[in-house]
Amino acid sequence: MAEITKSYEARDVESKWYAAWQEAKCFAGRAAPGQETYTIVIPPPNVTGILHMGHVLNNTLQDALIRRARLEGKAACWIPGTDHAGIATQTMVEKHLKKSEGKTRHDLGRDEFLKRVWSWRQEKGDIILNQLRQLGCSCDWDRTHFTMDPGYSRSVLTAFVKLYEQGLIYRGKRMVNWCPASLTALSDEEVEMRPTKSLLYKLRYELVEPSTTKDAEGNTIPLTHLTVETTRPETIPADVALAVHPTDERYQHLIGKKVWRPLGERVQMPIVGDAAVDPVFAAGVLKVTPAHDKVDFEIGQRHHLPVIDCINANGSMNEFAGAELAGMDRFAARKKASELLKENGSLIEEKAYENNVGYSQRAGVPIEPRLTQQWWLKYPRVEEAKSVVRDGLIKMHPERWSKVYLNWLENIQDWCISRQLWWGHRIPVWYKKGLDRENLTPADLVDTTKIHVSLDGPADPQNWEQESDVLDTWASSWLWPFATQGWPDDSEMKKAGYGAFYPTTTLATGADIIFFWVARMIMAGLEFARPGAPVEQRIPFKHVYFNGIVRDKQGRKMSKTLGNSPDPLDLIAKYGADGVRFGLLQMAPLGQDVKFDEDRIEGGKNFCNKLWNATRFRQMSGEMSDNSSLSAILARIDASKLDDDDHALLGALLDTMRTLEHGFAEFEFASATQRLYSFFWNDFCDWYVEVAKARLQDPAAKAHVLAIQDLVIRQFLLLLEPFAPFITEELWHLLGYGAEKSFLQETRLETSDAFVAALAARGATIDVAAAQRVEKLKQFTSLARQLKADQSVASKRDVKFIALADATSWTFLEANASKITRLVGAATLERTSSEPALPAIVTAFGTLYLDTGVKVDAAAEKTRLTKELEQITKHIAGTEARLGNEAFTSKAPPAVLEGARKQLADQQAKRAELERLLKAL
RNA sequence: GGACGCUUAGCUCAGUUGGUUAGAGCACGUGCUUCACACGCACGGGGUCACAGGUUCGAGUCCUGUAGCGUCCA
Repeated sequence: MAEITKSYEARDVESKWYAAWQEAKCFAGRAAPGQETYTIVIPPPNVTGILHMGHVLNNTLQDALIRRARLEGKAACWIPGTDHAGIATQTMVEKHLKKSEGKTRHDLGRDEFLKRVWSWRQEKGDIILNQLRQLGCSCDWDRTHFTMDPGYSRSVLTAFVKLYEQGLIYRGKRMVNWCPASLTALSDEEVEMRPTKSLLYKLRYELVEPSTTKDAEGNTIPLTHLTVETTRPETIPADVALAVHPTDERYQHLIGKKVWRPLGERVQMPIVGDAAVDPVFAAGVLKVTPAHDKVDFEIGQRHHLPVIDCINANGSMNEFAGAELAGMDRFAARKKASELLKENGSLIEEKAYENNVGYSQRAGVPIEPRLTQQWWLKYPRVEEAKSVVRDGLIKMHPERWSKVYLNWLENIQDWCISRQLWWGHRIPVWYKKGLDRENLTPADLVDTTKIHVSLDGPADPQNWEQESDVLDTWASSWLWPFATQGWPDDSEMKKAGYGAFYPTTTLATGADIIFFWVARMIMAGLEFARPGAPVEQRIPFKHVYFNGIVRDKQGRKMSKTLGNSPDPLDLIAKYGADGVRFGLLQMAPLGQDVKFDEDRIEGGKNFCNKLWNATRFRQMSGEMSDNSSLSAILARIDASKLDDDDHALLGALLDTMRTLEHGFAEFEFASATQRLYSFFWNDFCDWYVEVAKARLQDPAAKAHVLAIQDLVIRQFLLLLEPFAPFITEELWHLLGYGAEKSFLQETRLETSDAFVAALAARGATIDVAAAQRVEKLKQFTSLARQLKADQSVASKRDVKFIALADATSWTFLEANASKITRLVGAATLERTSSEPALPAIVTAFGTLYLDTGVKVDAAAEKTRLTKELEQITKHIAGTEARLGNEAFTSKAPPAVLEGARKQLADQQAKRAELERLLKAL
C-alpha cells in the first residue's frame, strides 16, 4: 500500500481519477429491471459559454445529488449537453466575421454563414463541458446532446408540427419586443426592465379650437393647448391622437376635439377617451403612438386609429419621421427632436427622469416595440401545469417558488416563438410561391394549397418557399427532459432507457429561468411525453431545486463587465476541485443567494488537507488490516472493548448520517456539509484521535481502536464522496477500502438504520450516556487548559493538577486521568482533601488547582475569580427570577422546570466554591 | 403599485416543532514548530439577534407594523 504524502496535492489526483472513471464508464446511466432510477438533465449551458461561478454551484449540486443516488444503489443518470443559444451565438460569430474578414452574414449568405457557425461550434462548443469534467461532474457523457443536432432538431420540429396541427400555433401581426441590434423579435421573458436615467419632455399640443377649463378654485379659464409628457419625442411624427381618461373632468369636454401635431407633418389629430390613460401620471394626457408602444397600439385598435411607423428595423428613423430626422439613429433623433420642439415653441420643460426601459437581455440595447408578422404559440396544458404543482406532483424547493410559478401561469400570454435569425431551427412551414405573406387570413393558415407544414417539407419543393424565421431557442430547450432521451423515435427512446429514466427525478436550476424554462418544460412534458398516460408519468421531473445566485462579497451579481467573478478554473487550480465544491456548498443555504467568499473556498481546501493528514496518521498508527468491506471491519471490532469515546464517536457518526439523509431529502446542502466538517474535524480529529493516542499504546486495545478508526473513516468517505469525489476516491484506495480495479461508487452506502443494525449484529449498541460523559470530560479538559493559559503555562507539560473532588467525581477523574494529563499537558492529576493556596478553577467535577511551582500572584487571582463570581451571580439572579415566577412554575412543563432547578443548584454550588476560593486567598 | 425574500459577532453564515448562559468558519489577540496536519494545535476578546408593538410563564424563533437592502411581476 502506498504511503500517504505530507500534504494533499489535488491536481494529479483529480486528473488521474477522472480519466479512470471515464475509462471504466462509471457514469453510464443503466437501469436494471426494477431498479430505482435517479435522473437529472443538466440545464444546458450556452454552447458559446465558459464556466462561471453560477455553473459551478449549479453543477456541484447536481453532481452531489447524482453521486449520492449512485451510492444509495439507484440507477443514476445525469444527461449533459448544451443549447445553441440563437442570438448569442449568431451575434458572436457575426462579430468574429466582421473583425476577421470585414464581412456581414449577408455577404456570405445563409448557407455559408451557417457553415461558419457550425465550424465555430465544432471548434469551441465543447469547452464548457470539458470544464465541467474538471469540476468532477459525473455526467453520462455518451448521452451528450446539443439542441441543433439532427436527432434533437427532429424532436423540435416534431413538436412544432404537432402543435400546429392542433391549431395552437398561428401567425399574426402583433406588437413584439424588437431588438434593433439583433434585428429579431424577442419574447417578454427575454426583455429585462432596467431603471434608466432619461429625460422627461413636457410639451404643448395646441388645440385647433381654443377651449376652456377650470382651475383649482373652479374658475373657468381659457385653454389653448394640452400638456403632454413623454420620454420619446422622436416618435411624435408617428403620433395619431391624444388620449385622456374618459371620466377626467378636466378634459372630458375635449374628447372628439382636435390638436395640432407639434412635430413632423403638421396635421390635426383627434382627442380620444380611453380608460388605459392614467389620470394621475403627468397631466393625464397621453400621446398615442400605435406603432411604437404596446398600450398605444391597443388604444389605437379601440379607436380605429391609423398606424404610422417612423422607425426602421435597425432603430434608425425613416421618412415618416420627417426630413429633419430621417436616417438618424433613434437616440440622436431624440435629441434632435427636442431641439426642433424647442425651436417651434412646443417644448415647455425638460427634466431628468428615471423610468424602466426594456432592454434586450442578449444584445443589451433598449428594445423597440414593433408591429411585425410573427409565429405565436398558445401554450398547451396550462391548467394541468398548474395542478401538478398545486397538488405536489412536482415539488419546488424552496416551496415559495410555486407561488411565483402559479402566478405566471394565471397571467400567461401567447408565446412569440419566431426569431428573425439564421442560427436555429428553421420553422417547418412552406408558403406557396407568390403567396401574399403579409396578409394571411386564418383560413389561409389551414389551407394546404397555400401553406405546407411538415417535418420533411413538400413533395414539390420547387413550388414552395420555406419560412425564413427560426424558432426561439427556448422552443427547443423546453423539450430537453425527453428530447434528450430519443423522443419521438421509439427505437432511440428504447436505447436511451426512456421507460426507466423519464420522468426525471430532480431539476436543479436558477429561479431566474422559472418562466423561460421550468414552466415551459412542465407544459411540454405534459403535452408530449406518453400521451394518454397518467399525469405522474408525463411530468418532466418530480423535484425542482432552485439554487441561489452567486454574488460577490458586496452582494452584486457577478458579471464580466464588473470583473468581479473569479475564474472557476483558477480556483480549482488553487484550491482543488474538491475544495471549491465543498467550500461553495458550505455557503449555499437552501434557495438563498450565495455571497461568494474566497476564504470559504480556502476552508474547503484546508478541510481536504485535514482529511488527508488524519488518514495519513491512521496509516502511521499501525498496520492496515482487512478494510475490504463493512463486515470485514466490523469483524475486527471487539464489542467488549468499546469505551465511552468509541460510543461517543459512533453516536456522532450516526447523527452525521442522519443529518445527511435529511439534508439530501430536503436539499439542505449547507447543513450537510457543515455537519461533515464538524464531525470529522471536531468529533474525530480533535477528540477521538487525540484520546486514542493513549489507547494505541495498549497492545490489548490497539487492534480494536484501529478498527474503529477504519470503520469511521470508511463511512465518512462514503458520506463525503458526493461533495468531494476526488480525494475520497484516492483515500478509499490508499486505505484499502476498495480493490484495485474498483471504485468507491460501487459500494452501497448503508442507511443509518442499517448501520445501527450492522453494529448491533456485532454486539455493539451505541450508549447515549457514554456520549454525555465524554461531553463532560471535554468540558473539564477545556477548563483545565483555560487554567493553564491563565497562568501562562499553556505549553508547559510538567505542571501538576490537584483536584478537590467528592468520591463520585474523583472516581470519574481518576478513570480518565491519563487522558486528561495527555490532552491538557500535565505531569500528574492528584486528589487533595486540603485546600491548597494555588490558582484554581471550578469544574463540574470539583475544584481544580494548578501547581506550576511558581509563587501565586494573589492579586491577579483575586481579579480573575471576582470576575467569575460576578458572572455567576448574574446568572443566578436570572434563574432565581424565573423560578420565583409563579406563572412559570405552574405552567412550564416539568422537564423544563426540573432543568431550571438543577441549573440553579449547580450555579449556587459554583458560587459557593468561588466565594470560598476568594476567601482562601 | 403588487408579490416574495433578507436583516444574528468585524466578514460570510447556522440556529430544526418557542425552553437553561445564541453557535460555526474566517478575521483579530495571546501562547505553541507537542513525535498526522502551521492548510495546524490550544486559549481568549467580540452579539440590545434591524426597529417598534403584540401573543406567551418564556420569543432570535410565532403575529402585526415600520425601516433598509434585494428579486420578480405590472
